[in-house]
Amino acid sequence: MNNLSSDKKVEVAAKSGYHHGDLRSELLNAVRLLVEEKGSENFSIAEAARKAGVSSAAPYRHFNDKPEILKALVMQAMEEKAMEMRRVIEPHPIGSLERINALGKCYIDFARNHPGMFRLVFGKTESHENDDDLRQQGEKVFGIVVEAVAQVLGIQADDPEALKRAYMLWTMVHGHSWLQIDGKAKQQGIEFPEDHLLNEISNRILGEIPR
Amino acid sequence: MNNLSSDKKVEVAAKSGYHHGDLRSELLNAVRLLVEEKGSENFSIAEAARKAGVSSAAPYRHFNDKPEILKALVMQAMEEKAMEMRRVIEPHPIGSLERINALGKCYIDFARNHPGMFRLVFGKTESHENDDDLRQQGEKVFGIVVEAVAQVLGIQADDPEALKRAYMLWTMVHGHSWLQIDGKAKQQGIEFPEDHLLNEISNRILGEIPR
DNA sequence: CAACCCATGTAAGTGTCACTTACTTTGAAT
DNA sequence: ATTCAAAGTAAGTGACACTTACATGGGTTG
Repeated sequence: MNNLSSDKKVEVAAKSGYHHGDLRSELLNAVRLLVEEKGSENFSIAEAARKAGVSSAAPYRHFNDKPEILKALVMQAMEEKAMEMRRVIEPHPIGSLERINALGKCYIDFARNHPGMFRLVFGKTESHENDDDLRQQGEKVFGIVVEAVAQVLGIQADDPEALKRAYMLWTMVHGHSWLQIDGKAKQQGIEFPEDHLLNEISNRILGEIPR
Repeated sequence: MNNLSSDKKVEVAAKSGYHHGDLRSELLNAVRLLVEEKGSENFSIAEAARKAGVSSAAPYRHFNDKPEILKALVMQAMEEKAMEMRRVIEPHPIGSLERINALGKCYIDFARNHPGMFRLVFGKTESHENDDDLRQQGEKVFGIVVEAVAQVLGIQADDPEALKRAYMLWTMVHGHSWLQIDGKAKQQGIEFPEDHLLNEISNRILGEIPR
């Protein structure tokens, strides 16, 4: 929303050497790289500062502490994610399973391609659980799934059944994502074609089942 | 099973004050508590040593580094888990969905009741991915599930279909467990009765689906 | 029974980190 | 031109992982 400012310390307020000019957003870029490289638990603010060419105390002019930096990053990433999700369902007809599959693929691809950020966004982070901004941002993202599910089932998005089915789908893609990036599936010799798996799952969860 | 030795440094090999007598296992107990209390990423060896009443260098006589302590703990926990799983399916008839549900409940209960250990055992830990002892221990546990699934489907346990269905179930209970302990589900206002959810899932994954 | 030795303990040290405090610089408003 | 607050720095605190050199003492051996 605010600052997707590009690479490095370009444009606005070019620094004099002392005052940086755009440290906040450059720090976020640096942290993003480090989170990807070392994981959100193991990156250090000190190293991000070094990367940005400032002292290790400088970041504290822009963020109170580690969790606050991470929150800013998560907010950014979720915004981007919501946009991507809207984009990937758009080509498929409303109410089709393809939409569901596209959303699942989008989730899993995020995990595979950016495991560090995925862990940060969809895992636990100290002090992020009760944050209202993050809750709201999460609702925006999950709401896209619930709506697509409701359209498949031909019910209203606020029908609890839609929420339940969406949650069942979520558990599967979420579980699959973690088992993949944590290496548990591969460790157990489990490797199935992913699109097939996704398709079978959405069929079983959203289809009628003989009782 | 082995040493639920109570508080402090009791019984066997009572120390002279200098040599502890059974530091290795007391350290493991201390670490287990700390992992539960602060999470496997945030516990410190130093604090475990303090808890055991020894210097901060002492643990390094028994373990090379942090991951090695954690590995010992995981091996213990998985052994216990495999035993518990065999125990919970035992009352239910072979080939019944109750067996599957019991296994699912067992997994989720572990996550809920011991989130710290669950994260450690079923999450990612530095240098645990390619460890052969851990892989083998994991196979033992997952094998119980695959066997139960095969019995429901009336096929051989080495049939790839059994592995696939078992994996689908795994993704769901795994995903559900993480979403619960990370607070993501509650954050989104999602709270369904768990046994109902489990039952619906096992029905859908192991039942025939009209194509 | 004495001597020894090695597993197991300690103290002290290194380098890193998160975060704080007191001071400095500088662009912008007055 | 002066001033002032935002944004930077240096130096410090306390914690930690892990290392090194040294200490202790129980079990084995002569």
